Amino acid sequence: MKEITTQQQRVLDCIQVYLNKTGFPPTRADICKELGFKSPNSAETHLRALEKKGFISIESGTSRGISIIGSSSPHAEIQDEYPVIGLVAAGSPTLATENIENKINCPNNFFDSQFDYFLKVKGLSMKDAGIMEDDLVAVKKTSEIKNGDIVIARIDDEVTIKYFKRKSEKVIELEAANEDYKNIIVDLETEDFAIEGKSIGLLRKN
Amino acid sequence: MKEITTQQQRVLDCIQVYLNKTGFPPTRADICKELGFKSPNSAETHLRALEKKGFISIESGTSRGISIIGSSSPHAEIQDEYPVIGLVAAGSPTLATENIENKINCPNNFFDSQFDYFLKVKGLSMKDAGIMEDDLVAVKKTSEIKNGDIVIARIDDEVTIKYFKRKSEKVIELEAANEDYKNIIVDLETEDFAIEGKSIGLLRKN
DNA sequence: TATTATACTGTATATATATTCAGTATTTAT
DNA sequence: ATAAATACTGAATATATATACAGTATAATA
Repeated sequence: MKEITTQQQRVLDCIQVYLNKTGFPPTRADICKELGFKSPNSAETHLRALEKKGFISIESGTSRGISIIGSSSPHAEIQDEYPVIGLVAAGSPTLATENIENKINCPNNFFDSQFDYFLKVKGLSMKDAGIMEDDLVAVKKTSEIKNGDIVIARIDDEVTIKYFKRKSEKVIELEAANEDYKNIIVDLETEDFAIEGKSIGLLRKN
Repeated sequence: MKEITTQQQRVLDCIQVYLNKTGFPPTRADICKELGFKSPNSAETHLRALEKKGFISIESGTSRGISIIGSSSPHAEIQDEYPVIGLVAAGSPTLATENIENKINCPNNFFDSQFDYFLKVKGLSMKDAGIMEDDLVAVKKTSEIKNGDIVIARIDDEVTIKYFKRKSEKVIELEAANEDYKNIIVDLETEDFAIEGKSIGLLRKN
């Protein structure tokens, strides 16, 4: 990709803006109108320069046959809305109300794995794992869990985020990443336990 | 949005496929060719029906003036490519080579503030701030820094990420968030010091 | 010094394209 | 039972559009 001149950049931006606004590329005349050129050939020569430099491709003999190379329009990643769900109380695990605080747009291949929602973390029980208060943990709903995974687990009505450690067939330990917090031992025979999902990524806004 | 017939759905799909493939909408003739119609009026009537039902909009008198309503193309959040820049060595600060490890697509309003690149963190000097090895810190190039901001600072050729603390007119302390790391005192009169930017967010993939 | 790239205006034109009109036929509402 | 919507063919046409040609001028390159 060679260097671009300021005027060529203006033309390129104009195409992108036009595309965003209308959904289809501009004609030579449209570009002239937008940038104040008085001859369609002004647009034409800039387009040819942009094509030569590899910024756009022009389909010959085709009206509006301009496409921006490397643009997000074709081959675009699919962008999805992911809900942000709040973990209500701090420290010791509490109920995860399924009330959606808000939504975040993000490409669906953003993390290395697909996920289902963001969990807004309360408390510092996973501090040593780099998960701080108000961090958004990308949660994938799954029951495929390995030892050492960071899981979102539910015991009765309380939801918590912890390291997963299988102690035996019927006993699971939920390990905090903070000395100040106690680990939780879960007896699968006597307690109502479920894995809500596991952490596959993290997002922090500040 | 009214119900759509199978043929109308085929036309709608055809438009979307054509858009994905070429970057611009099809003509009536293109649709005919794709779906086997022998008259451009076949495409025309289907387009009018789709317009009436609200699936597309047609710009009158405009070649290829078709846009799919509710599609991700217009009104979509602008998605940009952000480079990932590696902080080379661990622990004590080292040179931030401007070699781009890869690029990440993400909406440009993803974090609360605009930013310029992702910095891939090496070492654990900001561990207590929840910044772990290989985390991607969203960096905004700016010199507007307040005490307590997490900054990317350069001293001579070494780049580091630390808390910013102004000690006096000519002295700045760069504070690590890890007991095992020493703070750095910078004398602005004798040292070559610059703020590369500040952290406005964080992304972790695992 | 000549050449190439950039940056325009202005005119002209072949053709790409939307769009109307005239039909035919089937299915779905009223 | 009549109208309206669907689903087409086929032809005609005004115009939207790409694109070539003829100039002018400046800056960068060889």
